[in-house]
Amino acid sequence: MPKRDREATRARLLEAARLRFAREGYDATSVRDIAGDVGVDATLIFRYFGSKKGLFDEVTADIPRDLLDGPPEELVARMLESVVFADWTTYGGEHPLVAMLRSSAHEEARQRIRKEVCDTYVRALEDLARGEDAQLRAELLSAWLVGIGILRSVVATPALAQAGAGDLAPHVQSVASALLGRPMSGNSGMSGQDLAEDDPRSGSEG
Amino acid sequence: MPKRDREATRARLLEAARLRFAREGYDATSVRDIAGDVGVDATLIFRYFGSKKGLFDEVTADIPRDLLDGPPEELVARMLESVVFADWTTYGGEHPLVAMLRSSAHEEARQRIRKEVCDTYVRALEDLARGEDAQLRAELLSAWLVGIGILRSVVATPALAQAGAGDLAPHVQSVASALLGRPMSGNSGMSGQDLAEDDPRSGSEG
Amino acid sequence: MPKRDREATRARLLEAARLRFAREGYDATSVRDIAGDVGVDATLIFRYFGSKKGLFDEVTADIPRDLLDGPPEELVARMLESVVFADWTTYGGEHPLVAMLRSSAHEEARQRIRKEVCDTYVRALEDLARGEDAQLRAELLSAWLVGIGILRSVVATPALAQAGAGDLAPHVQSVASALLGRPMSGNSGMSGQDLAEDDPRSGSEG
Amino acid sequence: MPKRDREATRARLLEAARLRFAREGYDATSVRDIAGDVGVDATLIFRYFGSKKGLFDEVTADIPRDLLDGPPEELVARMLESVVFADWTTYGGEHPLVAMLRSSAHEEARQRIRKEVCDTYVRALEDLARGEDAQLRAELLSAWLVGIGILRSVVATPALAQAGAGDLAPHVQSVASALLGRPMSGNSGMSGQDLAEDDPRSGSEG
DNA sequence: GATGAATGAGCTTTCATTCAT
DNA sequence: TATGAATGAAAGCTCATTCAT
Repeated sequence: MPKRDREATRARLLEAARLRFAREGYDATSVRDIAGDVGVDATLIFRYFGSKKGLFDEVTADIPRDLLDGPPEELVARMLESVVFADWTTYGGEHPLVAMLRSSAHEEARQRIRKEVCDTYVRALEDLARGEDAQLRAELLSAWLVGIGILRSVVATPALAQAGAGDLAPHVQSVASALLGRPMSGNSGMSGQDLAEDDPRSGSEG
Repeated sequence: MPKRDREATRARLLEAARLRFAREGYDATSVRDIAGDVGVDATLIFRYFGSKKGLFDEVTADIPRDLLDGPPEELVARMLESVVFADWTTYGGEHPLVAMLRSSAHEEARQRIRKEVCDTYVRALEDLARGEDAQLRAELLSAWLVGIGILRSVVATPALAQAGAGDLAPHVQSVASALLGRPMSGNSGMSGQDLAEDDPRSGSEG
Repeated sequence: MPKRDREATRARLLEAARLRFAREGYDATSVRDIAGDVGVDATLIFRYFGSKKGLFDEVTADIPRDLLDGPPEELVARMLESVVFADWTTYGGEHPLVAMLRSSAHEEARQRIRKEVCDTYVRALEDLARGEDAQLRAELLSAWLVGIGILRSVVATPALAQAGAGDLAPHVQSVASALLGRPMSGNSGMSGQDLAEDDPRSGSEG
Repeated sequence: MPKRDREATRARLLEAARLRFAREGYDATSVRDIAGDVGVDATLIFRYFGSKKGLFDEVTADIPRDLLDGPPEELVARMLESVVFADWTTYGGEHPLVAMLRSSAHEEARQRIRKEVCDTYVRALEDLARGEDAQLRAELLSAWLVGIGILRSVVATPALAQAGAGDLAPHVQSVASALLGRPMSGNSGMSGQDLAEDDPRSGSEG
């Protein structure tokens, strides 16, 4: 079992690194921690990824982005769900974007975040916006989603931390409609629990 | 400025620490870096602040907050200005709240941020909001301001990074009015540079 | 009150140093500890004693030695009392000789100990011993007294730690008589508490 | 002796630590000193022993004790030999017990010493002693042996430092017999150098 | 290729001590 | 003279990383 083991170990290292980097940030995470989580020697990290930074790069390169699948008028609803309700257990319970801010002292991480925000959020919203300063308004809406994610999980302000989809969706829809200049609707198929009011943070903590 | 001046040295250490912690985060900043910036021996940090954490605590304890001074209907405008236009040179060019997110791997820093956001932003906005879920809407608006600060300075999305007060104010006012359920006006005396369009990040790099 | 204050501070520093050096040894004692005990700035130690070692030297130079006062046949009894029953509170509850062993990594301390043992114990006993190898037997008896002090206070073996004067005196007398080749008697005036059986270590802790 | 040999390096670190701790005491010994003696990086000490204290614990845990092997009536003779004549080169030329007193500022070291003295010396002698206060007399005899070791190697009083086995044995035998209440004989096979008169401290200095 | 022993730079912190005022 | 600000060396320890086997 030589070949498959290598790939399996590599994958487990990535997984452990994803969690550690998300939860504790780049600096506070040591390669020994990651290797220890997997139960292998830290040297493997250098063999497989070259360096700690190489591992970080690989970890932050594969953020899942499937927001564009679905009806455009539900895009904002999908984004909101992604930011606050999706199951980011593998990222320590926070949206990868939010988690990555913890490592934003490093220019590399900043560039990742920038690329992610621009490519995934701003551009998609910009396509929907009408009028003069479409990009600015798309960015303002993106900023809101990011801010909601941060206040919800990092800062954990009381109302947002406990809010369910049904509490947030109306506000988000109306503001999004106003900013984009076109009506935005709720996500009718929101993981089958449209107006769920259970604790959205369940399962995010170890 | 005499050489052997305890208070002066203390103040310079605080200043240097503020900048380093903001720019690079807690972990990536060493006490030698800070002392080196000031040109004194690192030992003084322990004499004056007890420990690195003690210094961090002191640095993050004195975030200026004078948002409540002024007419209530201009509160949001003042907040916006504070987040994106105020001169945060001493914090590396970013709003302290945004900079502190860089150290949010540490629970202590998180608590500082939470306290700051809740005490300074949410509570003030909550007093203005009308209707049922006032706190939630206050938090949503706070989230937006924080998100704007982040996208502008950390992520540096193109449109926001270059936007001037005149570009942002209308959008912010209308959304804020909608969220709070009452009309919010712009800050008529915005530091005398109402429609400034210069690069808001200027002066942040040493 | 300039002159007297200086002398008073000097004396208090000596006293604090005596206690610290005895209890914790030279290395584990810092000049700041000593100065802190007295409540003055550590700089005074260097002004008054030149260096930490200078202070140590002065502290270890003035061990009280009044063993020679009294009848010769009670010399051993006086020595035993000095080693195990005398009130060495100012030395942390141990005989200075025993306490100083804690600093015996330093050649200087060793020389102090050597001088003290030879001058105060061996020489006095040697004058009493009869026969060929008088010095050796005097040293052997000195060794015993030192050993008793160590086992009693440092090692704290159960029986010795709780033994009173009445328990030890007979054994010491008979062995001393045998080793010295002449009868040695008990100390009739032993601080007026000849056969005391109270805890001899009382009052040694702060 | 291969270069990359964990066990060998570990053993050499232990050996160097034993010597340093014995000669200079715990506080005056730095982990860099020890590693330097061996010629390896100080990091290995933490890899192999966890901490400086962990190393100290391991060093002081394995004091050799084979005093009980042999005829009971020669026990005291074996103890004397152990304390003053045995080759303690690996402990800097002093009996481990005596050397450890140098670190007796630390409670841990004290407990080691206490355990060693009680388990190895007092208990064995107590089994031989007859009469009422057997333990006290056993401790008194132990104290003597310890005292002899100290005066001989630490204090280095002239007669004891130069004494050979033949000089000490008679005195020790007679006192031991008196204290224990039974005849104790000399060790007839004392490492084949019964009446050696060479300097017993030879070979102790590096 | 894989294992793990070894490295050296750097960390926070405490030390004895000096020097300016 | 006396106060205390300032210093530099060194402590124990952790880090990412390399190199020998």
